Amino acid sequence: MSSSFSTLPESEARHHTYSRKQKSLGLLCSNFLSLYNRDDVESIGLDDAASRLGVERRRIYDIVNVLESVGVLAKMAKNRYSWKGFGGIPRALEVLKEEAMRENFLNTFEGCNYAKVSDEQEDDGISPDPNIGTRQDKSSPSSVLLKPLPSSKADSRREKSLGLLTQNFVKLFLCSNADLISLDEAARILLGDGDNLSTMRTKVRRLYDIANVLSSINLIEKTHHTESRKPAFRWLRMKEKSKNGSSIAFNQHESGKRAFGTEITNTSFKRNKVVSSIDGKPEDTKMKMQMQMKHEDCTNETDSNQLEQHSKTSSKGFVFGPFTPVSVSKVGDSGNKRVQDWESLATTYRPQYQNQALNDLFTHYTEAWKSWYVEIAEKKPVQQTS
DNA sequence: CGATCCCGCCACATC
DNA sequence: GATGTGGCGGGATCG
Repeated sequence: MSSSFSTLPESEARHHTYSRKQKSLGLLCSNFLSLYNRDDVESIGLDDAASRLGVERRRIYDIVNVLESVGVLAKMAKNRYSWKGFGGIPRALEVLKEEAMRENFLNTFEGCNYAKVSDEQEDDGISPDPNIGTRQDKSSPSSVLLKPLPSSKADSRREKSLGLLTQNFVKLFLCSNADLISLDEAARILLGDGDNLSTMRTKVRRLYDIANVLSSINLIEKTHHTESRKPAFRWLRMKEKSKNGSSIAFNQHESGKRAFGTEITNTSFKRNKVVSSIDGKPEDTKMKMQMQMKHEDCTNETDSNQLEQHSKTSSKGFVFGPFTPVSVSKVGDSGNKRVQDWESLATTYRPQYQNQALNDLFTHYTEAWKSWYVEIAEKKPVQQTS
């Protein structure tokens, strides 16, 4: 079915030097988010997501699993997830923390005997007590000490699942005082003290995956230990002071904007070769991205948090959008604070990527951000529902 | 060279 | 026994 292909042996001329960055889980997750973070989305089909994002199904599972662990999604049925939205996060975190407390999460580790924690899932909080079908009753007197109690080979799977690991990783932040944790530490803690180097490596690999998507959700951020030491991750959110029954509000991720540099579809380059869109489609649909942040975005959430809206228009805080602006560590001084002022930052700071692609991307970013900002600025001067 | 982490084989779960 | 899920780790890339 070829036509104007002639010979295509040329495989190096066009070699768009494969870039891993374009295929990262984090980016993919961002795209996933900008694709489904809408008020009218209630059901997400894995196949649909995979094809629309232009990736293999396998990758969707990765994203979906960790997103589900933090309450953004919920599995409905095979091949189908429901969109809970970011509003679901606070709740999920609460449950997670509570759960951690109950099972003496940290102590189990810091104590003396390192051990793993096995548990159920949070979900809406209604877990059938009757009993699990498993014959082995895994209810230790106080908590789980020592190994994860096999339970059954079936559970063994869940034991190492990305989802569970995600939750434990999060619990680590929720409980510990130190809000800077390196993946090695996390792996060491969530794993046994003594463990095969191999096991460690695998665990860390997984943590990288998790960290990437959590980053794109803006739950955590990558930094370095004070004074550019070892890389570590910081929890981007006040510790939930379980004072009353309410949850802390969310201060981010609102608008249902898309605004990502390129098209939604992840550029598909094979690891080694070049796959020039064999697709029969023109695929110049990239311009279709209407960064219409559209009307309300506070209407949909309908969550029980109220302080959420103000941050919307002011956008003073930090975070916005599902995208993580690559890496813009220092802004002016050594202040390792959060990114404080994206607006000015966008117009002032110029990353200077030596990579043309990234440069373009950044430009897009800036423009997208600007137009978006302007748009809402005049669209809703002060309107805050109230 | 060590840190990062994408890719996709293939085992296990479900339909 | 086909299809959905998703561990797992080799090895390519990044910094």
